Amino acid sequence: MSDVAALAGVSHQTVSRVLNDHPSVRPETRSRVLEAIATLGYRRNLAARALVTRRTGSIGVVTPGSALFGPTSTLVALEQAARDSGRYVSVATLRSFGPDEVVPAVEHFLAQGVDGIVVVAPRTDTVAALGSVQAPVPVVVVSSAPDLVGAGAVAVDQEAGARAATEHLLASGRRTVVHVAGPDEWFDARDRLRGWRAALDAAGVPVPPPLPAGWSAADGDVIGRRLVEEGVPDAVFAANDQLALGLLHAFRRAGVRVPDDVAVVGFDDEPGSAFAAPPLTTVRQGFEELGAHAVRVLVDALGGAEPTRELIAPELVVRESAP
Amino acid sequence: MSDVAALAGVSHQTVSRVLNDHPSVRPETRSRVLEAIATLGYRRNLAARALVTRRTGSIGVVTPGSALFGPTSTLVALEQAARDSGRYVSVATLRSFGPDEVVPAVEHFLAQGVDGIVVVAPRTDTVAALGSVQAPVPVVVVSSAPDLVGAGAVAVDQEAGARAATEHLLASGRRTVVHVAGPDEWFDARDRLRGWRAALDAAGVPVPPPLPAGWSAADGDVIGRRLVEEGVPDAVFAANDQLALGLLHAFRRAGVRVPDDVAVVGFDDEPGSAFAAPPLTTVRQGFEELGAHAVRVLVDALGGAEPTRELIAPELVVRESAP
DNA sequence: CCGTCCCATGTGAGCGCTAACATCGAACCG
DNA sequence: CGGTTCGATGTTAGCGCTCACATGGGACGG
Repeated sequence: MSDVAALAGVSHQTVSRVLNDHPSVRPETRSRVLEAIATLGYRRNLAARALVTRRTGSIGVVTPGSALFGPTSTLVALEQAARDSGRYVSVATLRSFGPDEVVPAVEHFLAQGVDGIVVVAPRTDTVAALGSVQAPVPVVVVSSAPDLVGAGAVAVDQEAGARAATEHLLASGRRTVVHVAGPDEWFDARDRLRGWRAALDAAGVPVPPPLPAGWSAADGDVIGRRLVEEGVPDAVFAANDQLALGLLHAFRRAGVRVPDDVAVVGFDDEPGSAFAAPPLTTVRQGFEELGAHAVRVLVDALGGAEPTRELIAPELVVRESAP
Repeated sequence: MSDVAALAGVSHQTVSRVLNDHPSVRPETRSRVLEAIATLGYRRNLAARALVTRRTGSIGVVTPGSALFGPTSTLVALEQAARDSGRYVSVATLRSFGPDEVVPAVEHFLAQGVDGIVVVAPRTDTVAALGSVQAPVPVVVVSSAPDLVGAGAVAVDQEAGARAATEHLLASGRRTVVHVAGPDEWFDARDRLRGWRAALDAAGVPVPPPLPAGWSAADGDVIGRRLVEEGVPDAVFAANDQLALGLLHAFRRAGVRVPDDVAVVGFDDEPGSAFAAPPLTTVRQGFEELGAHAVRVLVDALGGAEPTRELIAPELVVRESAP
């Protein structure tokens, strides 16, 4: 920086002012400094800047380390929203979900001096781990955890989505709806299950036992085969599109017609779902909106606002698998 | 840090030594310092550390800002590989691919003092943009760009994958193979096209004109309808799984049987592809390996080694759509 | 015409850390 | 038993930047 100052014939402080868009620099001086910067290929040292300003202009994101559609979509959306607010993103992905991975990741971000932290915590244990960290910066959790203390929270309203899906199936004349549930440690899975149950209850329909599964199409296939053996129900609401794809596969194999014999609804609206056989009725989550909200809550908290909780409404997308 | 030193009754330098695992600290002193750190909840300031060491222990990743399967899988793999090497990752996603987005992103990372940069550059224009930045740290490009100067490069051998797919179709008795090509600005699309052509040439089979498309299932559907109208070929090799799903959809609609009337092969092996109708023969790319290689090349370059180029072999996964 | 204000710029200090060197005492060796 | 070595610790300086304050000169008002 002093090199730039010398070349431009000003003090280092004036260079700093140019870099930070301080108003009281003569235009002529400013352009002289900018020229010197370009000539020397100077790049400011953000570490030194962070040291004195105590702000890095970056936010830390902790997210599950799988290539699952939901988390990765959220990550991309978060990054874009953060950059729209002039911030960069540091990422830590998790192989496990407990404190042993979450805590060090958060600690690192705090040591790094991030302005705030977003934790994509789809599982209960991740949120539990979060309780043991004392963070001097705002923390926003992307998750519908019911018991977050002092942290902001943003989530898609999984329960509403599941309710809409179930109601749609009932409204189209199906007598009952079987639910293929995601892993119980995932909030999303629990909430979808709850929404499904609520819709059945509200309609006065008996609630069949939910069928527990993972998130994969292979799991859906296994459940589908079992259903074929034990008797295919009127309608199935799968906790995500992958499970639904597995179900469709098993039904197709067995000659069970969708939607004639059984209607199938998924959750996520993955890219390929519109072209499944048959095209899948599903629930679309607004990941972009989710990321934008999370960053906005974080930035507001940075500005002194109380961290809030926000719920985003998902959207039912009706296709042939459940018209 | 001085608070910790005072509480432990040592100098700040001893605290620093404990933090950096310096050998010559008495175990008793070390534990006293660690206790003081725990008591005070002290976290070291990495900005200050970076200022003097001139290393941040982080690497910058520039990657396309879409939720496409390939780039996001690569991103996750990169992050995990980086963390296995003790580094954290900063991310910048790109909405466009030209210099106007790439250059500022790289400049930011350099200002931030990253130890190295990985650019996931699936498109030609991104690599071109890279030429205009002078980086004082190692840069690794994840891309099969033919003309990278001074940068390391890591890629999956798209051409070999495409060749394997095409050869498989020919070996199963198909007379020719039509290619639904990805966008021409993408290296992957070009390389897959080249591999397809090479396989046909090698077999002495006439090369039908490739059918240009995007990457989406909707595009595949459109092309599929056109093929149905104009005459369905023996076999189709689609540039990715989404396109293949669209093709399957169009064929199914038209009563064209897969694989009896036409065999279909995709590329990527996305999670749902094994449960498509029919299950999709495709080419699996090793994204984890890709990420691990990229980080290894970067770390080697950090250690003074010449940046190298590495090519990863993909794997043909045979399923029912092209047995 | 002088005091006041404000705009443009400069000066000095210090953010929290590590590298380099200084110091001190104990162990070791001939 | 003195010199040497080395392990354990302390002292000092400075990384590159911004903040707070100082300075100086023109515009403006009475």
